[in-house]
Amino acid sequence: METLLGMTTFVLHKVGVAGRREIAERLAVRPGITLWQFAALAELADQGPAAQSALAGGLGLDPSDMVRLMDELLYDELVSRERDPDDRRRYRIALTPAGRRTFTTARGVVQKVENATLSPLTATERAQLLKLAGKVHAGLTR
Amino acid sequence: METLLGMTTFVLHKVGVAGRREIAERLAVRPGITLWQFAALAELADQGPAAQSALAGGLGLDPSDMVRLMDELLYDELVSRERDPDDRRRYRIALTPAGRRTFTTARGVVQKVENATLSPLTATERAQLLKLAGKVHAGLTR
DNA sequence: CAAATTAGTGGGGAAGTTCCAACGATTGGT
DNA sequence: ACCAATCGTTGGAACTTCCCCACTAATTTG
Repeated sequence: METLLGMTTFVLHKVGVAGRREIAERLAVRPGITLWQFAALAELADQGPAAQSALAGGLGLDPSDMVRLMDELLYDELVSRERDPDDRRRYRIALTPAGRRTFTTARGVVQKVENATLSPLTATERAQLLKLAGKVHAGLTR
Repeated sequence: METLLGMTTFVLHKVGVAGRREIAERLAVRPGITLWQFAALAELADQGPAAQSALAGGLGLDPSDMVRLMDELLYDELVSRERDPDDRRRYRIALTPAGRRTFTTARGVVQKVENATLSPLTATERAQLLKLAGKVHAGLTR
């Protein structure tokens, strides 16, 4: 594995996938949501109510997939959906109280898993890793 | 994205997937191989000839999938396949000269892409990132 | 020798992700 | 009033990942 382990992208991908998987499994158990549902709730918690297309754009999700994601969240009553009075093509998606609670729970679960997976690192190193990965991520969009 | 960008796993996964994707596209063009083919060639280049099961184990690939991967590499004559005299159940998979050349080319392509994706980082930071990600990766297997 | 184990094969399938093409409803520009 | 663009929606194709079962050949174990 020397060659592969010397390639940053390979290691990053492996760690990322493993972490994502672990988190997805935990989230499925505890608040009973998927990763995409969590991501959508997080965006709504950050930005407040938004249109579906805005959420899809922010998350890099196809609009058609966002529809199905919203269907799920609506069914579980984690978000509410109203027509935007200013532009009746758009929806105004907002967190319900239950959605906010679910998000808070989920965020705790994610943090817990992350603490576990990052346990080989000191607090300083964790901050470093996030900072470096963040820099690379920022460079991606261009 | 504040919440999501504050989660190391999320950023790592995003960067990893983007990098992997980019690399896969380039490898498909230039030496004309897939990521899994590259990984197998890399393992063979590192370790020398090996049995399929050993390769499958090392790469975390299902044995039955490894068969199909070997079929491809054999068809392109990048590896050779002989029965192991010591245990005739096993194959002895080895790089052909063409396989070695292809691997060298591919490794160059990967390095080039990585230099591009890691361009926001200084050399020191790149080393840091690889080291930290490596630590986390080492902790995963347990 | 008989039984259990291991290496490779072939087949297949479930689940998830990504992407696209087409459509109705609504809006903004001209 | 008309045309182009946008938002949400439906349906589905293509692809990857991961995994399981049954089977042969060869080896090791009891």
